[in-house]
Amino acid sequence: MAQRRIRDPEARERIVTAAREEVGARGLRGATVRAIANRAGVSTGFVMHYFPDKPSLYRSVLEQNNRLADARVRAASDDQRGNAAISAVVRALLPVDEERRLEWRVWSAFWAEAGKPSDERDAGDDGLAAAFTGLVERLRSALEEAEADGEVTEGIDPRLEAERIVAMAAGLGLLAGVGPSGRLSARAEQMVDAHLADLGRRAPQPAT
Amino acid sequence: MAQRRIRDPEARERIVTAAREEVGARGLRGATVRAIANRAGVSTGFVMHYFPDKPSLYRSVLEQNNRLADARVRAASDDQRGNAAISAVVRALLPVDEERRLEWRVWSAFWAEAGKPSDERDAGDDGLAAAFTGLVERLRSALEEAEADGEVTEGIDPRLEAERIVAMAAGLGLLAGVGPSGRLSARAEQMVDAHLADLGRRAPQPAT
DNA sequence: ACGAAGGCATAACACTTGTTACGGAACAGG
DNA sequence: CCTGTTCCGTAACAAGTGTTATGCCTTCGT
Repeated sequence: MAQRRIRDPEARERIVTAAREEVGARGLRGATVRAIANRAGVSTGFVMHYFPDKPSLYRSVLEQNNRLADARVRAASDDQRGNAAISAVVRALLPVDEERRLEWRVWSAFWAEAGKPSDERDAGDDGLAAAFTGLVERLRSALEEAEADGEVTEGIDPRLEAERIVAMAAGLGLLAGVGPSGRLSARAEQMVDAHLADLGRRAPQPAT
Repeated sequence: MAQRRIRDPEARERIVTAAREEVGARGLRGATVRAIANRAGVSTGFVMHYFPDKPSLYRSVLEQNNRLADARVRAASDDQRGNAAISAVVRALLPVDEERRLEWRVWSAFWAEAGKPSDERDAGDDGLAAAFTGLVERLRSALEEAEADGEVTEGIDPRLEAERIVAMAAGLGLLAGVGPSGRLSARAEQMVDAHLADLGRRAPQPAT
């Protein structure tokens, strides 16, 4: 048997959570097995019984990160369409609370090591790409709905605008936390408002 | 004497460059002293003769990163004003070539470890904050010029729009490199064009 | 030409890393 | 109560880390 059957999946998830918090707090470099085990309140042996090795644990961390973000985005936007869906998606990503800042910190930590020389590619790279292209796709379809509903001008490039919105959110995720703590977080919503307003203003609307 | 006087400042800079490339390629975790020395073509002892310890080397890496980016931004925008200056600044930051992608990767690597528990704050945190607030200030003053010149509407919040532009650039820096390599890079310029066009479209300009 | 000194590579150091091996505790069935 | 199995904490391991120390080799001054 390649891997021992897991007895307590809940404990496994607690370990992944502790590891994710540690990665967010101290980066991949500080997220040592002992630190993770300590944060989870277990022993290092316990951790190694649930994960064959450390890269595998990291993979689970990235998966949990993607899963949590996706769940929040889905919950906020699943029953919306068009501009309302776009707004809901973006707001679900903004680094306005600790959980969302953590998610961006984790993504950034993995991104900082992604794109290594191709002979030592980590599986983390693909996880990142999946998360972001998923977001782009969701926004692109919402933009097409908005276009069909006449909420934005017909001339836009949905994919381009979707990527632009994701970039905006990612940038806010990056910048929140530098400088006086959380100063930018408060303005994040205003920036998104401005961005979405611009989207509506794109059309050379006849001046009523 | 706290520190030996430096004999060859040029060699010192070569070490910092090698360290910066290593951080960008493999992250802070992979940027070991031996790997850095190897990339620079020197011995580990050589490195330790020029830097008292590793955090000090990291500080120099971040400083070089900030300095290179700032120099490029300055060269591109110093003799411009208003919208032209804004466009020049943003274009100087876009991850459209290897050097600029490297800069964003380095910033992200440090950012992933910044904001640690306050009792173990690295000096890297302040370096990041300085770089980004510097960019925001530059863009803010350019926006005020643009406002005075009537290039944008008077109703805008210069600081907010400046931070929004920096966030956009940072997001592009983050997203470039995930997925099929460089796919997003090609679209970065289009996104910036769209963003800047929106800024100009903000005013209810009298239709000539 | 000779001595002194400084700059640098080599190799060792103590420590931390991920991982593994071992032994005992907890619990089940008889 | 005993026995066998499962599960996990402890301690050990080899490899890799940042850092330090030793000694050679160049280089300069006289």
